[in-house]
Amino acid sequence: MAMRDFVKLFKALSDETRIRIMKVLLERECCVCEVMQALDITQSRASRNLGMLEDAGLVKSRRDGLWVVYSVDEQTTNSCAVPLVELLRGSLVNEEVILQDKERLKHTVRTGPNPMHR
Amino acid sequence: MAMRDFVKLFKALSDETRIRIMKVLLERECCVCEVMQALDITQSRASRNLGMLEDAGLVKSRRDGLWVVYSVDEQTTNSCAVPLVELLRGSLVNEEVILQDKERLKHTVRTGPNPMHR
DNA sequence: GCCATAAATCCATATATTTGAATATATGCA
DNA sequence: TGCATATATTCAAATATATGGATTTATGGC
Repeated sequence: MAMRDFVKLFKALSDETRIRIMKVLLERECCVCEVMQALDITQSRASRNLGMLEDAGLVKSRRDGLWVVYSVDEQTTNSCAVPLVELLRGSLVNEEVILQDKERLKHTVRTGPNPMHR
Repeated sequence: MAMRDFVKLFKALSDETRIRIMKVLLERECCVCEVMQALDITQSRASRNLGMLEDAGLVKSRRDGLWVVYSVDEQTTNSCAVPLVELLRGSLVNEEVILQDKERLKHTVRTGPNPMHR
């Protein structure tokens, strides 16, 4: 693994939003609109940060009809990613933000970016 | 461990200069002027980045006369740091920059920031 | 094809990070 | 005490990052 990818991997996890997303995806796979609901963030923010995590090899995605479903990539070719995901799994267990995100995650619905207008 | 420290830890390792410093310190402890010689960087750059690694709990320092000697903190209280150091130890083994730094490290001398003027 | 929906991308802006050069601080020695 | 050396810090500038809002792209149902 090259320096560039190594740096990219750590940059991906050096942002609170992306760590929160990872922790949510470690609970279960989510589409973009579920991530935005769980974290209470905008659609572009959710999409962009999910894209960065995917680019770093931490997350994978598949289409499911209208939705794009993201999940932690357990079979990533990025060997360094595996121990980092494990570290993340055991970390921040009692962190308030994370607990809130998990709570909101329970009540998310697979609807679009703006549930108010429906 | 709180979110803030967790982010700080990953930020510390999401920079090529600091990764190079860590790899050099995994070879042996170094004073600031040895780090600048090994990496071929300026004094303030070496000092600042060493400080950030120390602040993140990855590195510790002690004074030795005129010099301040930095080394990987194997007994860090920062529990997350341990697996990251281990990951780092096994990574980037054949990376060209790292090999060059190690080579220069062999020929460093414990002299000040500007050997030209002596 | 047309329309609605979900996600990705673009754009402008605010903020953070990294850096070299200069300066300040700390230590040891004569 | 005075001076030289090693490191830390300050400062200004360049670059990178993160974000919301608007727009574009992709998919599915009619």
